[in-house]
Amino acid sequence: MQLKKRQLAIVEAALRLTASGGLGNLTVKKLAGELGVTEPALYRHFLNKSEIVKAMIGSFESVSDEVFVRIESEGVRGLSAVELFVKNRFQIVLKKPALSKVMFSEEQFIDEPEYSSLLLGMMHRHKENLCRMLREAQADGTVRSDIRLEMMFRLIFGPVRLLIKQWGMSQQGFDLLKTGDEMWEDLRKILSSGKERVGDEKTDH
Amino acid sequence: MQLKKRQLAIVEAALRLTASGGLGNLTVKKLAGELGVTEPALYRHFLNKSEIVKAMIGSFESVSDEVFVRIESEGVRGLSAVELFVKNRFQIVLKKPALSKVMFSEEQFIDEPEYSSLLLGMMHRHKENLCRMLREAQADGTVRSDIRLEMMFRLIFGPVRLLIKQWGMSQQGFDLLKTGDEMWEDLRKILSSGKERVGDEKTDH
Amino acid sequence: MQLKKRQLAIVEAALRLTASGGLGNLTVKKLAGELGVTEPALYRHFLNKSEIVKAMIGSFESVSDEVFVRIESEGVRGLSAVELFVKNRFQIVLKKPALSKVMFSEEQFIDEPEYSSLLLGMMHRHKENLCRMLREAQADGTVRSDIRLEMMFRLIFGPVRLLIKQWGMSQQGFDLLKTGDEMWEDLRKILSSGKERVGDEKTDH
Amino acid sequence: MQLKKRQLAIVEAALRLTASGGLGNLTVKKLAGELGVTEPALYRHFLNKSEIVKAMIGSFESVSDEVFVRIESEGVRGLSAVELFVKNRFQIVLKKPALSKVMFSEEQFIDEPEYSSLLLGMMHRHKENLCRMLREAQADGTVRSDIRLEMMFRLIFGPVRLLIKQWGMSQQGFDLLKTGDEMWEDLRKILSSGKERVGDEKTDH
DNA sequence: GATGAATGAGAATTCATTCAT
DNA sequence: TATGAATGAATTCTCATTCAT
Repeated sequence: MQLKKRQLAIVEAALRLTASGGLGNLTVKKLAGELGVTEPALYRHFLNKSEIVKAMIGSFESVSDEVFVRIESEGVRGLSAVELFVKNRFQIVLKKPALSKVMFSEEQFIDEPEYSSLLLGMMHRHKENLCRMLREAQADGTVRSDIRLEMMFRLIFGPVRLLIKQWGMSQQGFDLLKTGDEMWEDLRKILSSGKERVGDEKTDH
Repeated sequence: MQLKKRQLAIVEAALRLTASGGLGNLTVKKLAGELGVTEPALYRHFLNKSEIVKAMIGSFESVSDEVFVRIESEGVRGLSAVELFVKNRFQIVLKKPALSKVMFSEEQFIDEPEYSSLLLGMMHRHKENLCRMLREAQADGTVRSDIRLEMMFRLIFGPVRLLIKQWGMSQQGFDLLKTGDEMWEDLRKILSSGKERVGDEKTDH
Repeated sequence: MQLKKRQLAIVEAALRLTASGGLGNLTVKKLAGELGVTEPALYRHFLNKSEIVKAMIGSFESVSDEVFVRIESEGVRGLSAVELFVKNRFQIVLKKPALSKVMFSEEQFIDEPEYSSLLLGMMHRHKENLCRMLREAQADGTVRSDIRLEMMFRLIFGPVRLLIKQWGMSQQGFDLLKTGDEMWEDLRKILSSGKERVGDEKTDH
Repeated sequence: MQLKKRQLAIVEAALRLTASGGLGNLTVKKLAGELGVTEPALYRHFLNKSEIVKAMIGSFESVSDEVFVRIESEGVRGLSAVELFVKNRFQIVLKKPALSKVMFSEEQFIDEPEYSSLLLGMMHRHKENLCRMLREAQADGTVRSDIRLEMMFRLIFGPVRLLIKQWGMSQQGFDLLKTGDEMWEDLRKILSSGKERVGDEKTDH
């Protein structure tokens, strides 16, 4: 169900509030204030606060999915697809900091069963997508084969998440895109198959 | 400031509540109920709720520090020290799940400036310790030198955190210790210096 | 003031809502929902909610009056008229359960002065009509004369109301028409003048 | 569970509010105002508003039961027991008008499933008690045997209820005790067994 | 070391109603 | 004849905290 114009404005305001102060800062009153209306007005557009939060999560999902669509349509495969996905993470965070701050703190939602299933589903889909790409990369020999796919997913996504969190906690204190690129280079080093890597090292000397 | 007996009991109850339902589940009323006393009773032992939360954080810090003390006293160094630290993380999580669930969700605290500085300091100390160990490991040649220390910290700690989070979100659905050991093996593979690794690969064939 | 078609539909929806959940279930929002329109639409047809409630009461009155018109036009008198009235009560309840459930719970309205006078007037007219019939019945000897009219009204109408209430509270758990007929037989027994009754008893032996 | 002193005061205030304006007049705010405290204070004594309402119902039940205890302990039986019960109804109403006004309007509660079962249970117990007494009265010949017990219950209790309701709706406009006594005399007339009644009628002529 | 009673602030939500279109 | 957007007032309830005992 597509969000209407007014609903979109509400979700955006909700994201702003949540980004600056966590879910605890997202109250109907503040949300109404942010939009310059009274509280009951919101209930014309959403059944209740939960629906607003769910819409926030949904909005993150659709932004996230864009990159998969692009990867699909452009026919990118293997390690290049992983690279696209990883770098896209950082771009999303930069383009929609509110959205990102909210979504990379699943813990806030995880205790509310109403939200957690939504989130778990989304995370699972991401993992499936990434694992598929990694399988291709192992098959074509660009990625080492001595690490299981699921673990490899953690080796990639764990650092990505940590970097984003550090960026958020440092009050955007460094260039996320640049450090993200560096991280990708290092990820490629540690994940690439042996032959490639030996070659890489040679040029280092 | 050492916690007295009664304070300890309160902090433990607080950890239990926070573990099952997030910080939002930690209310003075529930805390009192958990302990079988009335709310005002708690104010005999802590100035206010904030102090209780801070004591929670502090209790995590002291548990965390134990491993550093051990590493120091036993004279462990380099990659072995990192290994001890990483595996200790998983052991802590298993031994004190409440504590862990709470502490590996910094986001919950990060929006309250009162808590976030405490946490940031703690995280910074951990990073410093780890980086020191990694520097030693690079120096003695057990760990590759083509990755900067800070990034290497992320490459190690990111996956560790993600694994712990997955374990929590999966309702303890897998053997954390076993998967943790596997993760460490893979971490060693990707971090070890070239020569070693080439050797590893030979044995694989 | 005759209700127009749209007004009638609104009153009927209002009756349905009130029947299933009491006056507390009658909100403008639900009423609009029941009719598939938005709330402001209702204000095209009624000045405010009060007018809708009053129309509900009025609609009960007109249904109630039908039996008096019939009694009048058919020239029925005395105990037979009372019988017609009483049995008509049960028929109304069956035919328009919503209407009945609402109207036999005057308490719901009685605390709102705006409605209570309407209701009191209606109840008073019913009592007057019934007392007139009973007077005729006492005059022609079919009904005992040792009980004052007003009290006799209570002795008849009290049980009738209680039966209807029991039927409603039992979720329509019994055959109201049949039990109503039985009640009328018993009412006739206790109200009939002595001679008749002695005769009745003889046949019992 | 016996009510504590403070709880009793709250229930009494709640009864006052409900008596003057129906359940709709019973809001936590008004209740707090009536007691001269703030709203949250009430939640120290009752879990929620529902519990207060239930306590109201319970308080009516205990007052109601007193008469049964008395009847039992004094060994009253048959029609005399019924008389005691009926007249006690009127006395209760006079002594605790708030309580009565509330309780003789079950409709207000009947739509809330939470309350209705409580009420239905109570009404059922009253009916059982009355029917037992009436059975004794039929057995000893003081009450006519040509009417089934359940119907006889309605013939007695229906008028009693209606009288109480009329008294309430008339703003206590008549002497309930006196009219109640008259009603009982008439009830006795219509319910007494034939022989008695023939005698009564003789004196009428 | 604890309780009973209370509070001010604020939470989410529902209500009947209005107004411009 | 209706809608979309909004509102003021009210609702029940929870929060951390205080204070006298």
